[in-house]
Amino acid sequence: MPELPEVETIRRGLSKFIMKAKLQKTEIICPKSFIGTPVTGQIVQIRRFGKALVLDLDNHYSLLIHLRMTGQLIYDPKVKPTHDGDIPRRYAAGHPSDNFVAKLPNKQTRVILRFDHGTLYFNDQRKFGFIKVLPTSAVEQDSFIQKLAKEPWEMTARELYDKFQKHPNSNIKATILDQTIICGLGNIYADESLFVSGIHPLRKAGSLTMEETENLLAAARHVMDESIASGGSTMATYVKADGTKGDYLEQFAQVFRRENQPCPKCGSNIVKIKVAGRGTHLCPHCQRLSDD
DNA sequence: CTAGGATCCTGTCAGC
DNA sequence: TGCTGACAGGATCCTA
Repeated sequence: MPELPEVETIRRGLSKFIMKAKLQKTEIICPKSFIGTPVTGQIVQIRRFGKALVLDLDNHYSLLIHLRMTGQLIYDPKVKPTHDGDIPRRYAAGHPSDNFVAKLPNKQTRVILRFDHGTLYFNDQRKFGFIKVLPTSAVEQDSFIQKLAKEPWEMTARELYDKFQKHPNSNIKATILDQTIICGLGNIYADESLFVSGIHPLRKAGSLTMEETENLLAAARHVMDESIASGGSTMATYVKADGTKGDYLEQFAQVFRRENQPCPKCGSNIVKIKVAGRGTHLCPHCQRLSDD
């Protein structure tokens, strides 16, 4: 479930907690969730590629982490702060659930990473996510990383337009969810970007004008900038690095999970349909399929 | 090659 | 109360 803004929020927060920490032991509870051979070493860098997180160790190996739909990372420091202050007891991020405050490990814990000063739990209800060990030099050659397109801020409208022309009959929502076309959008930000730019999710990608493409790209940058600035989305969902909750969905989302509520632009009822196999929210008045 | 649907898993919730 | 099907901030595999 984490999309780019959530993973970026996780990256920033986790950096504060485990930068320079020494990974000493890996406990694999669910073999499917851990690919490769466990390693030990000190964390020297935390990077993000689209929705994937990479922990670089000082031994020239890296942990590539993808949370997919329901992954969570929860860090428990060994030494709890004795006085209040800003430091939380526990840092939790990813798919929202009671695991953030529950006793760990629990039924959904798939991997436990033991550090010198704390423990990082990888929980994942649906087991779609994974942690993969690979040489740091091979990270960018990884099949998933290597195929990723540019992020919205690095891409020009012309580049995006040209990509749309290569998938002329695909609907625009499926197209912008494709990480090899534009990187970082997931179901929330796809719906929000299409709403902000006034484009119906079922429009054919090849039918968008250059101006519409410019608007869509600007909208994608805008909604994700806004979300990163507010610490990611929530809805009992994402918890920021410092333990406080992000509030994108409550404060900024205009259509996502707002079916049967009035459109903020025109007051029409927001509807929910299915596009590209995903629940899709739109305003049928502001996002037209045709000109009538 | 593209486009769309099935699939990987577990859990929850609406509707009988 | 049980059962059943739909659905879920993702990505890949299979089919036509």
